[in-house]
Amino acid sequence: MARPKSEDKRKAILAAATQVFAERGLGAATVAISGAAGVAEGTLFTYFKTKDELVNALYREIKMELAEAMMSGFPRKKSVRHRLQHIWDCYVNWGVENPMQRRVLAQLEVSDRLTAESKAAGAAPFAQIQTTAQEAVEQRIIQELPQEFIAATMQALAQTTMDFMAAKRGTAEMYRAAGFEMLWAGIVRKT
Amino acid sequence: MARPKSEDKRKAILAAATQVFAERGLGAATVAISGAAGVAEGTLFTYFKTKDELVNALYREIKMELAEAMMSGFPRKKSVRHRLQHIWDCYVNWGVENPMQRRVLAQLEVSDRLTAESKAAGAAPFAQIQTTAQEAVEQRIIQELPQEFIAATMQALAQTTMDFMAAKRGTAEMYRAAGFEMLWAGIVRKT
Amino acid sequence: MARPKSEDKRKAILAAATQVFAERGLGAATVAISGAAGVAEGTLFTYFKTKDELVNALYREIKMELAEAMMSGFPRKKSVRHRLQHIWDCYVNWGVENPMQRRVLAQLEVSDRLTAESKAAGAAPFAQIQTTAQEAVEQRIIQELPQEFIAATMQALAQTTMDFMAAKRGTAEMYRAAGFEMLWAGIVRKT
Amino acid sequence: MARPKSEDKRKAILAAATQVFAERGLGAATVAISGAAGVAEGTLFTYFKTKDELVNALYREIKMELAEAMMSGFPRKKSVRHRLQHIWDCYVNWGVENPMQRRVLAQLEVSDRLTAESKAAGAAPFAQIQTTAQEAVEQRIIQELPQEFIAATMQALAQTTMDFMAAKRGTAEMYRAAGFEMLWAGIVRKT
DNA sequence: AATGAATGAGCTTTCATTCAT
DNA sequence: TATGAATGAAAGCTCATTCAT
Repeated sequence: MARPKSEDKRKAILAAATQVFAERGLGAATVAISGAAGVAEGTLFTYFKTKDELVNALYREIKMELAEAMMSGFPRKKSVRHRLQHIWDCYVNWGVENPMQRRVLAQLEVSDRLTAESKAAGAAPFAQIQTTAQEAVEQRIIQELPQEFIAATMQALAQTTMDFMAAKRGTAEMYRAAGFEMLWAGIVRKT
Repeated sequence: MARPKSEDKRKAILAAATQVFAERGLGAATVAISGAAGVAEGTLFTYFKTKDELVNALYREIKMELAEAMMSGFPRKKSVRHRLQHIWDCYVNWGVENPMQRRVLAQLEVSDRLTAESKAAGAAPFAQIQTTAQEAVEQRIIQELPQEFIAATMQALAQTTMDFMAAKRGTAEMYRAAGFEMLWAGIVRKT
Repeated sequence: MARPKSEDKRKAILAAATQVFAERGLGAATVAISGAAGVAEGTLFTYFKTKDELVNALYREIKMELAEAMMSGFPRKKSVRHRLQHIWDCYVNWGVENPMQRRVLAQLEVSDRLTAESKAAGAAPFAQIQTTAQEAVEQRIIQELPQEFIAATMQALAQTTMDFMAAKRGTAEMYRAAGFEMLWAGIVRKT
Repeated sequence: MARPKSEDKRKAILAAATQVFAERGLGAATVAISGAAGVAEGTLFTYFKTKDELVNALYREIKMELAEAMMSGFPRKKSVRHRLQHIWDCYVNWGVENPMQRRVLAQLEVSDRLTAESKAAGAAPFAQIQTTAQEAVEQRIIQELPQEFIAATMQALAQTTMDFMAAKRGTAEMYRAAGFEMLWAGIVRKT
């Protein structure tokens, strides 16, 4: 093989896309991305055949990173509340620490560029949350609501929490805790 | 003035924009909007100087409609819980009944096209919610959290609820109720 | 109507296309054509939605012109030989007088950009030649060969004749006559 | 030289070019050709410095093959008519048996990519036809027309004949004979 | 005010060619 | 020599906006 496709370059393009999309939206020009990545205009297209392919790859990439952040160090043996709190904290911290990724993810999720495959692939790694919720229901700890609804609820509250943590750095900790308390109160079975 | 600008045409353009943006995203061409509105390409620009202006006007328009839907018939005299439930039900019903507007709003909110003024103007009509929350805090009914945080939380939970109501028409009622219970449990003062 | 699409501009674009394609082949850039026509890049596309559409329109245009040149003053009442000679002379003169059109036509005919409709439309106006040939066969003047074959033969000989007339201006007349004699000798019934 | 350029590869590239150009026109990408030839993108350029060089080489190649096909077994001693018929049959058969080459040749001949040298080189091997014609003139068998004109005429008629032979396989023989009769009648001296 | 043709910057993508391996 | 990734100059086409009518 002449020069093998460089994993570094692929990463650089995805990183540049994250930055550029965060700044200018998904409508940003590919040339801005290749420029930010330090490669030629055409090179972007040797790594991603079309802009849509790049966009979908980026989505999966970010989702994977997020999943990793959420699942590492998962306290499998601890109580349901502990486990949920772990997920919550990791998620929320990731969002605050990766504001560009978070912004891009939000845009991707309401855009019409994601394929069904990408959406499925992006959702897959979050199975463990559902497992946790499932167990909690079985142990009659949380209310009998569809797991997906609980997961979606958590998502929504977490996003809101991140917004406030990012906006008010000084009291970030407070919001993280308050958000979780709201979630827990909302889903736990009342006596 | 020979012919005054027609309010009808303005409305038609905004309605067309809603539809077209819902179908194709904010990147849709202005000519698609003028076409759908039944006016000429150039006419769009006599009502809105630029596409950005149209976008911002649409945002305010949708927000106003939503506010109206939420505030009409507001039971000023009833209990905090009742008042909040009224807001919740109206909001959620509006979203389910106006899926295009909801979709466009979601895109607008993560786009980079909204001016600070638009955002402020869009938020203004929701003052009453904050008033309700404010009172509730003073009456020591709900927790001492920043009002905006509670409002944002409600927003987030309502969005999630709408998603599920729209997706599972048969059990829409259940989700509306469950969503509200979660919200209330989350914010009400314990003990 | 604001400004109606100008027939002049359409003509200018087709004329420019003829010139540019003659000089640089069908691969020439659309910007070269719009430039030569004195209109903006985008204007070309308001008159022809795609380059292929332009190419097909140009083909029909040239074929129409050619047909007109060949059919005007057709001596319907005269002998078969006279009528054929009229066709021959007109065709060959047109080719010599319109070298760019001729060159472009040659390229168009071997390109893969022409639609079946264009080919049919381009062939239609030449029906009279076939009628002439048909009659001649019925009168037992020319050999019993498929008319299309005779038409194609005439085409081929005429093209060759044009090449020589164009290359050797001084003896153009001689070639025109000699070419026709070859054609006539080739198709007339012997004995 | 470590590895000498392989004649096989050169041949493979030319064969692939013939096929690809026949299918997609001369505008086809070089990568399609290298792909079809089973070599790397860059390799094509070690055998042909530029695409134009490849195109010109292909032209000469096809012309050479054609000349070979026409000249092999040339009945030098037989009558002028016999010799001409030999040339005719060989030419026409070659065209029918090598449709891709014929199609590419037609495109090459109206393209603007051939250098003057290539055109000259392509014409050279056909000297024998001219010699035959020359002799025929001297023997007062055919008319006193410039040899090149006769050659060009034959070319043109042969092309037309090939078209019909290819299109109507069942009566190919008839067309081959009829075409030759037309040619002969056209050029032979009358009484 | 209304129209839609005109504009040209900007977009994504292709492609001949180069060059590191 | 062979490879195929890298390059960047086009290419065709779109589109927000302007402007003659």
